[in-house]
Parts: sequence; structure tokens; C-alpha cells
Amino acid sequence: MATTIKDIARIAGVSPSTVSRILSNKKTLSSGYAPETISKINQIAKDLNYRKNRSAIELVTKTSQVLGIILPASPTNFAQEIIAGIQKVASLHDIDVIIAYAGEDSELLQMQALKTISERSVRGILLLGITLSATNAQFLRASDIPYIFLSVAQPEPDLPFIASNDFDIGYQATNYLIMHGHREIAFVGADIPSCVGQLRLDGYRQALKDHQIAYRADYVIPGNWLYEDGIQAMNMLEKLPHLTAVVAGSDLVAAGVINRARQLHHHIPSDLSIIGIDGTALCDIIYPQLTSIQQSFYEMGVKGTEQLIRQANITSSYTPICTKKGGSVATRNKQNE
Amino acid sequence: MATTIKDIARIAGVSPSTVSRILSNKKTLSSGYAPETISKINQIAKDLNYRKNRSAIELVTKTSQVLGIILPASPTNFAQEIIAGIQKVASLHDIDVIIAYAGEDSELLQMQALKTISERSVRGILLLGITLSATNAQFLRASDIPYIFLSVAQPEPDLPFIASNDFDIGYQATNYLIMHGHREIAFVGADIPSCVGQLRLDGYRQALKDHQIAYRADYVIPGNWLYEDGIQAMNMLEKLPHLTAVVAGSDLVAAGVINRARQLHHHIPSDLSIIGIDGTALCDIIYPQLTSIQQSFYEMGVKGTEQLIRQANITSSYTPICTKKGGSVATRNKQNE
DNA sequence: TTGTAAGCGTTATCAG
DNA sequence: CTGATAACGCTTACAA
Repeated sequence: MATTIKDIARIAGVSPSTVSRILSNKKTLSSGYAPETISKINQIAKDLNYRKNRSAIELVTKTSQVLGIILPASPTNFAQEIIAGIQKVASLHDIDVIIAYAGEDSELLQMQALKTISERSVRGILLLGITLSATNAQFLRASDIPYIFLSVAQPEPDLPFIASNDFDIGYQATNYLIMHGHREIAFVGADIPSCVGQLRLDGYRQALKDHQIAYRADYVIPGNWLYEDGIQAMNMLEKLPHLTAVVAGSDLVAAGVINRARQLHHHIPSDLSIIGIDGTALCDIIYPQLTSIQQSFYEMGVKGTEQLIRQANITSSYTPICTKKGGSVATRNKQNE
Repeated sequence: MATTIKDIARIAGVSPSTVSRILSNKKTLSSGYAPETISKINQIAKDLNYRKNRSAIELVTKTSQVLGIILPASPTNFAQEIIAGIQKVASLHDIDVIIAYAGEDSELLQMQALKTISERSVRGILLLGITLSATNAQFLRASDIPYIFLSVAQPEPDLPFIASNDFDIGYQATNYLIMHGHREIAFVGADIPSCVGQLRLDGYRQALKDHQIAYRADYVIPGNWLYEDGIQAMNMLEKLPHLTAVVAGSDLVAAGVINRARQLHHHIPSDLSIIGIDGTALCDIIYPQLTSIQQSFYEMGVKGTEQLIRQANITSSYTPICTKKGGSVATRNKQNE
């Protein structure tokens, strides 16, 4: 049987209210108590190994110091960075974090995760790297808990998000290669049906168009942002002799392309230039080091958490992207073509 | 104002207990209700957008379907794998997961995380990759919540754990290199003061001893399991001309050693052989692919979670390790020495 | 098959 | 400055 406030009150010879006030340490109230009483209560609490009962507190106060995070079942390698940002801000405000995992594609698992989080009186919900089905989005709206999506821009205006501008990412990645003299550029490993994939592809196409480069459907090889997708993509790229550069959907995809290219005796970057997307720690670890469009993941976590904690009205915004230079892109002499 | 069971009861014209019984879906009880009543209640609940109040439920039932996880502030790259294992088992049992972050070295932050978790009526606590201070360990024992440490073996017998045998890891890594003809072997990047680091070093020394190889203190370069430690270590290894092989404390350290070695124009593995520890996905991604002593992280998560859920008495155990072969170790001709 | 009532541990309101 | 007392939303004997 766990120790309660009543136990302490009985032993100390005071009322439960007194104990509650002292233990919950409200500045305005406990300041009035005799230091003697205060230390006595604290001592007994320690002796009896007293622990607050959060359920009781949350029930009566109807508030909590908890933030809910919903993650895709297989968190991407940058989820870590976003969570670090969340964690940083949360701990600054003495706020705890609950995590629930949602299957990306299973509507049922999504709902499960939403319920898990929304049934606990959380102060806000952060949805990382997922897109909800219409039904589930409706459920979320109806919960009257503040929420914000991170890293995936949402089309509906009442689903606020903090993310990179994926069109810009696609555009800049492609443009970077064009600026280095490439005109035969593949776009591989992205999950095209997804919002993110679609926008990046749009950016890729626009960059081509702006430089009078014809779009070729066989230069687009879809995937799921995975290392294996890079491997697969490279197998197909082999058959495209004019190709000189690749936009990879993620750093992982880029790593797959690079490694498979090496196995096929193509030299990176002299035979084939590659630019990644994400700018994760992986860029420095693989060889050659990867040039990548870097996203501000940590900042997404920070900004999202601050908004939720501040309780102000939540607004969508984009975080900056920048080009992180590695050694995977070579300048191409235009005469070569 | 959120909908409660009473609201539903009032509208349906039944008592709150009826609603409670139907909504909580106890097989034994709700089976007795008229199907009509049941569907009516469910319909109203849906219409009114009813959500259970977990605080109230946990307060009255004094149990919960939640598992607490405590993570080091900067989770290692394999934490993901362990969590995946935890998540897998937990979701199978309809159990939620709460995560709190503890600063590895700060006793205060550790305590903070312990409080966070133990104040919520969790069913059990999983401690990932951390070692508690004596005071904090005592706090944990006193909480009367079942707990288990994952991935770090604990010296005290009343702190159950599931981990790899770190002595064996150190021994096998070293032995693998010896079996490939190496006798001048460095041991780098490990956090020597830690339990894990100490045990692996012991294994390393024992392997040397078993093959009549003298231990050399200048062959041991401590670190913190990080990529940067590998870089640093390689800078120092440069000055040791007889060296032919390296045991890296982690895959990340190995990646650092390899990349720095390349910059210094040493060829891997012909000039220098390297074996990593952990066997993470990174092994396949870096070049050359890394030979590594692989740990069973996923299994640690699975086994730990099952133990906690089963509520049986928790016992320590070791998960298996195996050698994952890459291309970073070369066989050395013994005559060369 | 359903209803009544007590109580989980805490805080908040209001007296004293 | 301190103490009753009532709530918070739910479950669960016990009654009917």
C-alpha cells in the first residue's frame, strides 16, 4: 500500500490540506507555514517514501504537464533530431513526454495511437512525420487538444504544421546539380504518392523546366526513402547511359545509390554526382561525404513544442533549408554533352 | 467541457454504472446487456465524442496499461532497435509507453526521470543504456514498481538486466582479429570507466593473454563510443607503426577510424583491419562494410518487456552475440611480423 | 439485467 | 495560518 497524503497528515498531526499545500510547494501558500512544519512534513514524506499520485492530481486539476508525441511505426533516422528538440524545450518547462507509435499506413493503428494520447489529459500533441487519414484527422480536431504536425506539411488549413518547404527542397537539390553543369538528372527513392514526395517531385520538375531541360519519366524511380531503395534505383540507373547526376529522396537513399554504384565500378562523383536530402549525421559518415539539402529538424521540435506550451494560437510555418556540402557532386564540363 | 459517463447515462436514460460496464467492455458483464442498450450507448458515446479519462480510471483501478522507459539524454543509435522490440511486445498486449529522458551523468536529471515515471502508475520500468547512481538505484528499489535494465549489465544482484556479456564481446572481437593473424591490436573509443567499457577491456586483455600477446597501455585509447572518438583515435594510432588491427568500441567509432584512416592514406583492410561492436545497420552503409560483433538489441527489448508484462519474478539474462562479417578485416600473413 | 453508493488521492473553496 | 468538505470521473461491490 503506497503512502498517501493522509498518512503523512495523520503522523504529522496536521490536516491533509496542509500536507498537500506544503508538498505541492505553491509559493504563495507554503511561504506562510512555519519552517518547522514544512521540514517536518518533508521529512515524514521522505521517510515514508511518499510519491505523488499523478492520476489523482490530473483528475482534480484537469491539467497536466505532459506532451504527447505520435511517431510512425518505423521512425525515420531524423525523428531522433526532432525529438531532441522537443525534449530540450519540454524539460526546460518541466514537462513530460508520452510517446505512442502509429503505423504509417494503417488507419486503425493511427487511431489507436490517437486514442492512447488523447485519453490522457495531455497539454498538446506533436505528430511526427505522419499524415492522418480523413477520419483520424477529424478525430484529432474533435479532441480539443492543441496539436501540430512536424516535418510533414499538411494541405488542410486547420492542420497546422512546422516543416520544410518540400517544393523548395526538390527545386534546390535539382538546381544545385544543374548549376554544376548537369542536365541528365534522375530523381530516385522518394515516396511519390505522399505529399512530401509529390512536392519534391514538383520542385524537381520546375527546376528542370526553368533551365529548359526536358522531363523524362524514366528518370524518376520511386521508393520509400530507404537505403534499399537507393540500391534498387542504382540497378535501374545503370541502364541509362546519359545520366550524370541523381537527386536522392533522402540521405539513406543516397547512401544506397553510392554503395551500389561503387559495386558496379562507377566512380562517385566523377562518373555520377549525387545529392541527398535531409542533411543528417550520415552525410559525414559515408564515403564520399554526401552533399545534401539539410533540413532544420531540431528546430522543428523546438518551435513546435514552444507553440504547444505557449498555448497561443498555433500557426503553420516553414523551417529553413540549406545546402550541406560534401564530396558527392562534381562540376561537369558543359562541352562534354 | 468534455463528455463524461454521466452525460451519456443521462441522455440514454440509464445509470452511469451501466454505461461504464458497456464502455469498458468487460466480457463477463456486458454480455448480459440487451444488444439494443449496448448499441445505443455506443452511439451516444460516439455522437458526443466521448473520451475515457485515464486519470480517473487509473486512480480507481490503481493499475495501468503503461510501461515507462528511461533513456539517456543522448540516445545511442541502437536505442531505436531496443525500443522497436519493446514497442512490438507492448502493442501486442495493448500497452502504452511513456518515455522520460535522463542525463547519463547528472544524478539530478536521473532522479527527475525516475520521479516522472514512478509517479504515474506504470506497470513497469525499462531502463535503457544507463547506470544509476547509488541514491537513485535506492529510490528505484523503494518504488515497488517492477523494473529491468536493458543493454547495460548491473553489478548488484537486485538490479536485474538483459544485456550482452560485454566481457565476451571484448574477447570475441579481439580473438577474431587474432585468428586472422593480427598481434598488434588497439582497443579504442570505449568509455573505460563505465561498467561496459571495463568489461570489454577485460575481455580484450584476456584474449591477448590467452595468445601470449603482451598488453600495451598505449594501444588503449579511451573515448565515449562516438564517431569523433574514432577520428581522434586514428590520429593517435598513426604514431604506432607496428599496429595492424583495431577493436573499435562501437560501430560509430569504427566508422570514424575508417574515415580518418582513409584521409591519412591508409588502406582498409590491407593496411589496417578494424572490427566494430554493435552490428547496427551502419555496418552495411559505410565503406568498406564493417565487420562487427553484433548484439541482439531487438531481443533485449522484447524479452525485457515480456518479463515486465508477465509480472513473474524478473531475472537477469544475457542475449546472444554473433560476428557480422563485412570487409574491414584482412587476414595477415604471420611471416610478415 | 440494471441501479445505488462508496471511494480512489488529490486540490480547491470556504470557514474559522 | 489551518482544517473541513466537496468535488474530479470512473469502477465496483452490493442491492434490487
